[in-house]
Amino acid sequence: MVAIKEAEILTVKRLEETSAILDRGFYERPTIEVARDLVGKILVHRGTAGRIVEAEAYLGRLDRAAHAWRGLTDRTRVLFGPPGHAYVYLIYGIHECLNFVSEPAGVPGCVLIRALEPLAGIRTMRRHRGSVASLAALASGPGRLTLAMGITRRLNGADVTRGPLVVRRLKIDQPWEVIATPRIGIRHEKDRLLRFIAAGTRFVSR
DNA sequence: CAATAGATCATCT
DNA sequence: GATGATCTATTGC
Repeated sequence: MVAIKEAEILTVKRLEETSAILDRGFYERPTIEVARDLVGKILVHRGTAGRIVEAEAYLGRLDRAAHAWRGLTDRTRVLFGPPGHAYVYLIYGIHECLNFVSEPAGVPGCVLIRALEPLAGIRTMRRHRGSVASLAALASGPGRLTLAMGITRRLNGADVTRGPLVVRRLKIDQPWEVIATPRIGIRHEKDRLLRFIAAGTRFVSR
């Protein structure tokens, strides 16, 4: 675990020297594997960065909780496209949620990013949140992390194997202990263990 | 602490 | 016209 003082001085530039962008092959796999393996990876966008500590798998046609369950519509089009792209949508009229498209083109899986441990650009994140949020609360929630990092629907469909929004793997990649739990805030398929969280961090959502 | 109300709009019925 | 992969503030114990 990175100490808070150390995290404050960590810059995106330094992160980029010590990590590599995940390639399309990472995303072109079964959604459950992609979700589990995203835990511990680093999300980077315009001067801000955070470690993914919570992610949920949405299994398309096989999953009633997934947007793509009903099939191809205007909204779900990017889910049916190639992997390694962002799917960003508005929920409850207020919050933007970030997902990454998984599975080969034509198979509509995706992974919802639910919480981050802020690593760099923390001042910028606080400014975006405009509040007195603690570090633990700064990006712990799907709506919180998109607001903190300036991620909006403009990025819907963007290729995340090349900037401005990318996911990176540290060259010295520590193994993360990952726990599977039921997903949060859904009506259908409540019991499936499709939420993956990093063990022992205080940065997961409530 | 826990429970709940209210905000607010794209998408789908 | 209803709903939702949420968050915050507020109320009440």
